[in-house]
Amino acid sequence: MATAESLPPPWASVRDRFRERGLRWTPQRRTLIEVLAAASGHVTGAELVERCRALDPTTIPSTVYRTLDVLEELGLVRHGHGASGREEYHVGPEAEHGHLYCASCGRSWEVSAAEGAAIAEEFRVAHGFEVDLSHVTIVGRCRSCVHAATG
Amino acid sequence: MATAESLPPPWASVRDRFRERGLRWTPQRRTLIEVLAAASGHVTGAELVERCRALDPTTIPSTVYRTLDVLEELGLVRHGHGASGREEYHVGPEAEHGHLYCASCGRSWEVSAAEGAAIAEEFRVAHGFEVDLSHVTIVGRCRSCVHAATG
DNA sequence: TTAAATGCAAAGGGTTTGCACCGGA
DNA sequence: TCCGGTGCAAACCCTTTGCATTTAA
Repeated sequence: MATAESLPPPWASVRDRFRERGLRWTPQRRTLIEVLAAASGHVTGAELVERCRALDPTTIPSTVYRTLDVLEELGLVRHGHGASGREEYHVGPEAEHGHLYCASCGRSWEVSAAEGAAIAEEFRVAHGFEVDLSHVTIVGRCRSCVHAATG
Repeated sequence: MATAESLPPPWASVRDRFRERGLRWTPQRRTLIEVLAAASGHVTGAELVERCRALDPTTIPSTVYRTLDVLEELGLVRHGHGASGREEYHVGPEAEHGHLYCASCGRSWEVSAAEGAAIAEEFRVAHGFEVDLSHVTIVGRCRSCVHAATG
């Protein structure tokens, strides 16, 4: 099991960020941070609960959700809507990005800030609309699923 | 109250499409169709239930959801994820379109198929990804909310 | 010591299901 | 008549909340 020190940034410093604010570093929070550090992209709250339970079967959902709230205040995770229509958390801070979600295989990919910028620009010009890329999920079918369907 | 005949297409013919399939035309379904015919863009299931109840206070949620399932099989509505993260139905068939959702005021706008095509093309080229525009919701802030914030 | 967190249980909102009864075709 | 639909109630899933108890600092 990873020690706090072995976690990748920004997670390695989370413990200190908690303590700076007078928040406490508990085993339950440690577990969630480990899960988040290992998570890529985005996960639903329920998935996080499950993964925490894999590490610590005594995990209680409300504790996980409460810690997620705290982490969001600290700017370490953000939540938005996912392709499934369920609340989804994505880990951060990291480059702002959107998501590409394949409705066929369920996998997803990131849309980089650079790539998103081109799209955002179109909406800014056409509608005066400021896109929040981190809340954007583009649904469709990925290359391999398209191939599989046509091949 | 609108008669089936006075409904705008494609709703005017729904009754017949039901009967062709051996499905039944009931007062409850009539109510939902009226609501859908008056709805623009997209609505959540719960909203549809509410609106049906406005027309007919005896409306039962399960009946509404079951009829929505049938309508989806007929291709008359589709459901996807909304900005709120809740299931959302949009009425159809109509020009395929996506949505622009203002996180600040909650209003939303359509992204036309033409406009969406430009974006879809970018993803096709960059990722071989086929965008399903009707499932796309772009979150951000609309012109007036941006103005309000800066002014 | 003491305020922050936890565990637990219960509520909550939206959606789905099982089943007996009803009613369109 | 007969099968599709309805009403109702209960179940469901995920998430939130209240509160007494525990625990990090």
